[in-house]
Amino acid sequence: MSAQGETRRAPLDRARVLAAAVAAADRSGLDALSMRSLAAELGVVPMALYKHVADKDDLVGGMVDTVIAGYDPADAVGGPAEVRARIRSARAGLLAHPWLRTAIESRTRRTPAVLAHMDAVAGAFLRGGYSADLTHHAMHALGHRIWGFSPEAFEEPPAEPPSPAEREAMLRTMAERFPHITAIAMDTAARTPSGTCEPEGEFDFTLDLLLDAFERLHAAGWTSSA
Amino acid sequence: MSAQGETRRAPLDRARVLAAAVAAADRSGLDALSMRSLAAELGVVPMALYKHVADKDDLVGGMVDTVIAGYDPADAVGGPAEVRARIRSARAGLLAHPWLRTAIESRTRRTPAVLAHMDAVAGAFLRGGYSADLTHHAMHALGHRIWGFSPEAFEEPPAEPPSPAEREAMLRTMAERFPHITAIAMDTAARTPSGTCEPEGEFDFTLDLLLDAFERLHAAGWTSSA
DNA sequence: GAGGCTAGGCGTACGGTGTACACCTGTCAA
DNA sequence: TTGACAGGTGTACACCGTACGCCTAGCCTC
Repeated sequence: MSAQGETRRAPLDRARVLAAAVAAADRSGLDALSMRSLAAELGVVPMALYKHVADKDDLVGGMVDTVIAGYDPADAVGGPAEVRARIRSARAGLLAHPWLRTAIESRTRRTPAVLAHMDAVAGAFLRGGYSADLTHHAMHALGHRIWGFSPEAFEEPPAEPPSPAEREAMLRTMAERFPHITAIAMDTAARTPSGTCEPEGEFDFTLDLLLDAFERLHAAGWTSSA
Repeated sequence: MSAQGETRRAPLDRARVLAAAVAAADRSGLDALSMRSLAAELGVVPMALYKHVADKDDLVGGMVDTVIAGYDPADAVGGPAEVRARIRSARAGLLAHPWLRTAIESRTRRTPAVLAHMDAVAGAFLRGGYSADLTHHAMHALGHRIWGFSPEAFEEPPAEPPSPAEREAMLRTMAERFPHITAIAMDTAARTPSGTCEPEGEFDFTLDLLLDAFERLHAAGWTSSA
């Protein structure tokens, strides 16, 4: 009564575990992802996961790896255009998986897909004729942006709007104690349609700014020894 | 027998708690900092901390705030020079407190010192004659670099060196599967004195690159609507 | 002085976490 | 037939953040 009784669950493997973890994190965030909850979701006891994953760190590393491995393979045209394409692909991944930023930030091991993405971006610069020296510096300058990051520290979660009176008071003290950022915020509020920051616009702006700067250095025959 | 017997510990206050937490994190890292360990260090029961701190998140937020509040007050000369000075001060803080990067990345509330630092950097741009529009974009482009960050995801911890044979094998497979980053690594190894990346050099390079780019936009009368 | 308020510290307890370790069971190769 | 072994189980441990109630010393007011 083994093969026919209750339909026997196909045995787990690493890929299934990682896929389930990604799905769970997509639904409820990385904090809510525990070995126990993941195991429950897979209809398995927590310790069973450890047959497929060394520990939780390995699990998260694997999740990051699988997502990154799914990035679009861009045409190897070389130069800024290819870099842009690859980075935009990374950014799409980041937007699709809100937990990915935190997960990447905590990574310390370079898994194959991570190395592959870095290699692809570096390759784009090199194929575009950039020197190894300049490419190296460009990669550092792009920094986390090669993973599609935009800076999100100190982003306040959406709060329920305060009463008009409170809002007025807060605005006044802000203007008094932090006049410059208040001025900037007022400026954007007045000038842009949405009235707030537009992350995608800012991301593209910065990416273009950097790629332009690289192009200029490349054209000038820049070397780091200068 | 109250005032004279055993020397009565001065009552805790928020500042003392935060200072002790910063010291503990400096010594043993943020992961090792638990309410229990911190309480023990202060000679107090864990729950006593909650009279001075709302919860652990508030504790970490307070730690970040106190460190940032200690940044050098730069001369308000305005322009890129002041921006550079303020960012270098932030970077010094980051180098002095290894846990600070992680702590900042996880913050979601803008405490006063955080707002003050952001305001100071924005003020430097504005005093330098930059428009609110450009300043806003520049702040976004600097991103986490205004906190002195350099990108550190996927930085491998120092491992004990592998045997020459292993090293040889690893290097070959790296060169085969990830030729571009391998080429870059070899190039740096050959060209630089240390043979590895120099974080401070890279940080300064990028900062200068960005500040230069901003100056160019400023000189050209850039606006975001263009 | 007497009474009460309150800030600060204590003790206990709960539900959660990651994971070490020993065990069982089905499958397949020798 | 027998053994190894991959995969799943169950129990247990140490640790975490923190809710809740209590106790005590100092101070303010009457």
